[in-house]
Amino acid sequence: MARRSEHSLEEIKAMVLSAAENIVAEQGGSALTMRRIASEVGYTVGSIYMVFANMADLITHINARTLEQIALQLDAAQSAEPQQPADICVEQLAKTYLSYAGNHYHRWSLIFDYKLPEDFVLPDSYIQQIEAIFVRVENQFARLSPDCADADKRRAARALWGGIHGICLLSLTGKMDVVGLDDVEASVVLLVRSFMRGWIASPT
Amino acid sequence: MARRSEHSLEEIKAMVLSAAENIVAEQGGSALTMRRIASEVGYTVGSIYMVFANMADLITHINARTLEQIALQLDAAQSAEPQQPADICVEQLAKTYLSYAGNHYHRWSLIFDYKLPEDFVLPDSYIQQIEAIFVRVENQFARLSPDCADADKRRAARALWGGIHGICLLSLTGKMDVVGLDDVEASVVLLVRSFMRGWIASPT
DNA sequence: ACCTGAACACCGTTCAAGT
DNA sequence: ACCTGAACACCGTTCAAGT
Repeated sequence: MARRSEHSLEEIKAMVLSAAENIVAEQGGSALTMRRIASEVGYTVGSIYMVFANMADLITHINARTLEQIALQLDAAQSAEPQQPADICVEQLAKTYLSYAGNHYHRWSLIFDYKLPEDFVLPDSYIQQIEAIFVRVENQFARLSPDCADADKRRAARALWGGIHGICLLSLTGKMDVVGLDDVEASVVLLVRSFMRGWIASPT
Repeated sequence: MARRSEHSLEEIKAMVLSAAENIVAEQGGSALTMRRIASEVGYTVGSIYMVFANMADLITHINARTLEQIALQLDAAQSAEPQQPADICVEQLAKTYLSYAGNHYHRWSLIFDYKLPEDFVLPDSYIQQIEAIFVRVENQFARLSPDCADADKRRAARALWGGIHGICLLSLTGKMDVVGLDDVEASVVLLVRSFMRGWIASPT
C-alpha cells in the first residue's frame, strides 16, 4: 500500500472532479459522497483530501464549471441570433437559462442545494462568474435606456433575473404545479415581457 | 425502562414538534437531528418514531405550520389597509412575504432546503396551503382584469410570485450581492410594479 | 512524498427486549 | 401498549503508519 505514483496529483484531482460530476449528473447531489467518489476513481477516501480541502471545496469547483457552462450557453444563444432588440435578448437569456436548468437539472441544483459551511469563503473568481451572468442582463437594460442611472440598471437586472431564477426553481422542483416544460417557458416569457414593458414605461 | 406513560402520544407529538421548531428557529435546519430532538424532549430516538413516520414527515408538519403562519401574515397585512387597488395589494403581499422570510429565515428556508425522498407524497392539505397562497395573488389579477381568461390569471400570478420568491431567495442567501434588507425590498417592489404595469398594458 | 486503513464523531432508522 | 438501547448501514474528516 501507499506510494503508488500511478497518477500525478493533477491527474487525481481531474479524475476526482470528473467522477464527482458524473455522480451528480446521474444521481443528483445527495448521491455525492466521498466514499463513492473514492471507489469510482480507485483510491481511498483519504486520497481525495490530498487534492481537495473538503466536500465544500470540491462542490465549489463543480459549481464553478457549471457557471462556466451556463455562461457559454448564454453567449452561444446570443450570437446565434445577433442584433435583436434588447427585450428579445433578455427573453433569450432567460429561455437559455431555463433550458440549461431543465437539461442539467442535477448540476444546476447543486449550486443552490449544497449548503456551504458558515465560514467558507467563495473564491473571487466564483463571485465574478455570478456577477458576469448578471452583467449580461444589465447590458441589455443599458441598451434599452442609456440615460438611466447605473444603480437602477443593476437593480432592474437583479430583480428580473432573480425572478426568472425563482420561476425556474419553483417549477422544476414541482412546488408550483405547472404542467410541463412548455408551461414553465411561457411563465418565464410572461415575466420577462411584462417586466420589460413596464420598466420601459417608467424605469424607476 | 419502558412504559413510562408520563405523556400521551398526542402530548409527545406536540413536544417533539415544538422542540423541532425551536431547534430550526435557533440553529437552522441542518441542526435538526432526531437525536437532538430526543434529548430535548427527554425521550429516546425510537420514541419519535411512535409519533412521526420519519424525518420527512416531521419536517412536513413543521413546514405546514410555517405555511399557515405565512398565510396569516398575508391576511393580516391585507386587512390592515383594506380597499387598496390591486397592484398595491400585490405589492403588499410581496413585502409581507419578504418580511416573513427575513424575520423567520430558518423556518422559511426549511420549506425549500429539505429534500423530501423521491417517493414521499405530500398530504393534500399541504398542497392546498401552497395553492392558497397563489390564490391570493390570482384574486388581485382577477380584480384588475376580470375579462381575462382564468388560465392567464393563474399564469400571471405564478410567474410573478415565483419571481418574488426568487428575489427573496437569492438575496437572503447572499447569492445576489444586494447590500441590505432595504435593497431587497426595493427589488421586490420594482419587480411587482414593473410586471403589473406591463401586464395591464397587455395581459397576454 | 504518496497513500492506506482504521478510527472518530456523527447521522436516520429499525426492532428485539423489557415492563 | 409504551419505551428503551443497541444495532445497522451509512456519513465527512483526520492521521498514524507503511512504502
